[in-house]
Amino acid sequence: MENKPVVGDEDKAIKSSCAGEEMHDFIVINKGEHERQIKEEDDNTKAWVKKKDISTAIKEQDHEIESTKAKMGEVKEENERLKLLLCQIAKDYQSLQTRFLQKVEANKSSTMSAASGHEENEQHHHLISLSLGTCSSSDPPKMMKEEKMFSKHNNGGLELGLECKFEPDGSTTAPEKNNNPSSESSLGKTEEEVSPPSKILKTMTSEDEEDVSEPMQLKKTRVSVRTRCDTPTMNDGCQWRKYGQKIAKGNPCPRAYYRCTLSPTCPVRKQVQRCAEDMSILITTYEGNHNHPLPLNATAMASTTSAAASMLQSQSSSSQTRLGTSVSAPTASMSSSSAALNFNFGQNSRPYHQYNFPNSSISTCNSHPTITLDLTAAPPNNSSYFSRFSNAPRASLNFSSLPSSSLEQLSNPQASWKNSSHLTFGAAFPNHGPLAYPGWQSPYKQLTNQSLSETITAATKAITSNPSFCSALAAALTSFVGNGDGNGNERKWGESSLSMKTAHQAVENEVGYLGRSSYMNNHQQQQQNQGSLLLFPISKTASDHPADNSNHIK
DNA sequence: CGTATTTGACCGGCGC
DNA sequence: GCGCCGGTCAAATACG
Repeated sequence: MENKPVVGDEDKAIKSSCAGEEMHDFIVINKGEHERQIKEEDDNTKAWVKKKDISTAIKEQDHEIESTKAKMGEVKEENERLKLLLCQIAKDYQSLQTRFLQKVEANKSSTMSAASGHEENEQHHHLISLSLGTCSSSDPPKMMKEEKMFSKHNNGGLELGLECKFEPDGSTTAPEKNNNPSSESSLGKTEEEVSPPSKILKTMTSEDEEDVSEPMQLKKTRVSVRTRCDTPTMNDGCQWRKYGQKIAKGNPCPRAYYRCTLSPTCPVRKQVQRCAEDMSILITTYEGNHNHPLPLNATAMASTTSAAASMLQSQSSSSQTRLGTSVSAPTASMSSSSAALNFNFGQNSRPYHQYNFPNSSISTCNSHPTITLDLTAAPPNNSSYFSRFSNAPRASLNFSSLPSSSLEQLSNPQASWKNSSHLTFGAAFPNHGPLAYPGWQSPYKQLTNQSLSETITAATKAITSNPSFCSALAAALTSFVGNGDGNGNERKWGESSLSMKTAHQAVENEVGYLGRSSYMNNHQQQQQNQGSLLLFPISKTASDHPADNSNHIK
């Protein structure tokens, strides 16, 4: 202590003050000096303590920086892993695409050789026959264009890719399936093949042209989503037109029937019904696949449901052949909120994968294979549900919600169950600017939004972990990257002709950004949604919010 | 007046 | 064959 000498002076002054009265003034002076010195001492002490605090704080900050650096390193490693996995997926996709194209080429050449001498006419005929039931136009260039479009669609589209890859014997789908303009390929005979002409005429309405060629199984596959929602219907980004309402047996709440109106030929239907046990739960059942570009804000749900349906398809088809795939599915569907699905994949050159859908189930009753995603509650034990993902590819196209900045969201998916505060289905694209709608308040805020967001994220993650999901990824990315301005003015699927390279690049960007984003400041994410994309809409169309069903009981 | 919704009728599948 | 039920159609109605 450097102020010790001052204390010594102080003692001297006090002693001298006892010597005599004439020293009184001096004592007074020394008293003032004494107080000043005490004050100085106090200040010095304070300064010293302050210095010590600062040094301690600096040390703590150093420590934080160190840990932050360590975390950054982990994130980088995670990103690298994700990139590698995506590369692998892309390679798988490319090889399948190549094989598919080779088959198409082989079929074409065989057709051409069989039709020698009438090459051009036969080709036109061939093309026309491909489009039977699709378009009445006989304009050859148009037909060729259409086939090209369909071909591109099939290559880069959502559903066909899924089906092709799911073939358990490793082969791609039969060539005739590729002729099907519908993206939904066949698992067996097409309906045209098995139906008498009269039935074709009857069923092949302008609306259902694509449905007709679908296999019955796929046509009837449904994805049921249970959510807590106060609004009459869940806003999933699509435009729906109500075409019917019924009281279903066993539920006093009416069931409303909607069809997608984004395209007049879209076969997608959805049913909306309140849960009998818990009126706050809305059960939305989707059936079919969209045959048109989707608005950005509709992509997440559509991709999730489509992938879930395709997954269900693949499970049923694969399990039939008993090739390393099994489904453990509770039979109860709607009410089995506590059930979970376990999907085991042992195919497509990947190690054995077991996926677990929390609060989900498969039901095959009523000839409608239905996969139910229960988004009404988080799983009771988060870690237990996702521990099974340890084998799963972590390249999550998880339309992931990123407002939670927790690093764990990447390295530890189950953390996302806990952290997110609102639904975003945020997919991040750094090069696309602020595509999000910062001012938009998600209607899902009314739900137990954590569970909805995170459950879909988790479900999507599980789905995307399936190697076949690459095509769905491509489709989703196409809609993000190449399909217009996000206001519904997208290009057509076929026209966008997703280049795998582009998709791959986009995926790389996304994954890289996911990694970075997860490390970003939480506030940046939530307030600005910087570089992220909210996949649910601001706009509330009338069809998105039809009148309350309960008021229109038949 | 155009579009969306409502609602009774109708149809097909299924079980008895 | 009949009735039940889920699903769809389409005319009537409501709405902006």
